[in-house]
Amino acid sequence: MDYQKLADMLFADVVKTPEELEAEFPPRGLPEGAVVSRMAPSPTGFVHLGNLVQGLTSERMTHQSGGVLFLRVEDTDQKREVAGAVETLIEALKFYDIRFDEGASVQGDIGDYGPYRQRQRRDIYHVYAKKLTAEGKAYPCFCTEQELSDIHAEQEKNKENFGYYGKYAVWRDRPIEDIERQLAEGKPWVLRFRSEGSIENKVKFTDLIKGALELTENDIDHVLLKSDGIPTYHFAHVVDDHLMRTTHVVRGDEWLPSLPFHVQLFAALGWKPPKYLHIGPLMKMDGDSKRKLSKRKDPELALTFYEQAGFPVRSVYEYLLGVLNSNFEDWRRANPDIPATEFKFSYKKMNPAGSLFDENKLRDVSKDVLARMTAQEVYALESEWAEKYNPEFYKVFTEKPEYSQAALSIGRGGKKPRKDFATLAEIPAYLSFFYDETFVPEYEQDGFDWQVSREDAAEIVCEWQELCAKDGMPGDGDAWFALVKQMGERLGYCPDTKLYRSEPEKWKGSVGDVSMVLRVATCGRRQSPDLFSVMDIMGSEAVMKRMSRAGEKLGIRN
RNA sequence: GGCCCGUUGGUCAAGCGGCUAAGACGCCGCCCUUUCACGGCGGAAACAGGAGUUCGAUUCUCCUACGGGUCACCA
Repeated sequence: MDYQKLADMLFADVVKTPEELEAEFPPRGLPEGAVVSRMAPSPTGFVHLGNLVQGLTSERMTHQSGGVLFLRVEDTDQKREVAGAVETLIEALKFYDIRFDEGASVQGDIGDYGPYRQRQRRDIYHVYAKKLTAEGKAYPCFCTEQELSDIHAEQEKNKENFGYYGKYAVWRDRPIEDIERQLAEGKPWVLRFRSEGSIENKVKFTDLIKGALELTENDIDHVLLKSDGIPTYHFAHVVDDHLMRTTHVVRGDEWLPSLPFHVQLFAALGWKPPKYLHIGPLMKMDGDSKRKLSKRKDPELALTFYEQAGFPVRSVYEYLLGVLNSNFEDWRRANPDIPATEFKFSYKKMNPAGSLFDENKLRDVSKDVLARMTAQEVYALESEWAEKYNPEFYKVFTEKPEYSQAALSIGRGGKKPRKDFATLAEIPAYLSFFYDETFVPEYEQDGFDWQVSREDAAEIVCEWQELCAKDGMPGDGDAWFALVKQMGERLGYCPDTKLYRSEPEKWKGSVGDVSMVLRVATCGRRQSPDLFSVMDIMGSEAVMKRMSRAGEKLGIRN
């Protein structure tokens, strides 16, 4: 067989040579140890947690080592492509703070190793397809879909391994005349790899996460180029990651079975394969068993799910970082205030098994993240979120920014900040009493428990109104609380909780009861952050209005 | 079915031949406290099973079970 002739026949339009491409995309000349990696998603319009896990790992490894992170769009499957998906993808990744040094972007490609969209790299793949063909390492196959499924059926019947190999590889050694005839008739063809492997042999391989691996050699003549001339993932991966000088490939471990083929392809092209990190899948609990998160069934796999649920980017980021490197949690506790990027990420800490996605943990991490932010930061995030998902709240929340920020600042800062909410979606309810528009007093519901009798509650409200009307409300917390105690004592409430507990029969109640009545009257509910701060921020006029409203409900007429 | 990966408390996980087998989330109890949230202290809770190797196995080997993945002109 004259392979060179076959190559010229199949790839008449190829003009470049492998040598020229090598020169065009030379080694990057980065310092020793610098990692070059990439995210290589396919534009299906669905960005998920798996993408992010992989992206985060690549991002940390590259940027921590002074290397390069690039984005390559794997758009080789025209059938599955969704319009605008590339933009969606890029936006989502940007939203999650994955910054690329080069690659595809909304404005077009950036960088010297492009194009970064595989469909545009067709000519490059063909150079190597031609080379492989000329060397007898690849050949055209004219099997129809029907023929292939017949082969599969027969293999199933005979309990043989599936695939195009051995006697089933019917075009592997056809005379060139047969090929010419098919070509002349305009029959569609694919280019297949001529595998010299055998399932009798094992290949040893070291994965950076999984460790030492012993895999069975590949004996299948896999498709390199599809009938439309576009490469399959396998071929594109090998060519691109070589030419783009990728040093580390991070991907899901569903790729492990095709690793022997990839290694084989690198060898066939005379290239050194990159290092691989195969990440275990993210799982979820389904009844009693774990299973991989599925795009179809699990909305929580989509990144948009977390955005909508109001989890800040940093929460998802830190949660994931903790899953990938469990020592991150300890580090974070020791360093509560420095950016997560200062943490020293190591692939060595990554678990070879899959992880169960733990929403409880995410919430916990998120509470911490939110508690460490300044009121201004939370305000900004909340505005952004509410504008999109809770327009009504957005309106009142942003009407008086300083007011809302003051409300958010209660109990913030210091060693033990409050942790009142895990998501931005919980803030409207948490702050509802700060705005008349969203204030819904629980005491207006039947059977509400004021903790004291309604008469006593009325008395407290009344008294407080009079006091404040006369002297105004105290301007600092201690004075305020002293006043509450003093007033309570006059009404028969013990100013000291401990004392009250030791001899409860001597008092009507304790200062806690007095505060509770004022709290309910002001906030409409029994839980609130520090009451003085709330009143102080709301202002005495607003507080007096709340007192009147509660008073009315309690049967006071003024 | 073939091939491959995995298996430490409910969950996430340290561990890498000798430990009373960390820590975190969740749960329970106590303390702090004008409510709640926070915080502090304490508790219940694990090496899938069986053979080896070894003076000694959570750690190494094999088998079994279970879970997961993969066997496309999808990635």
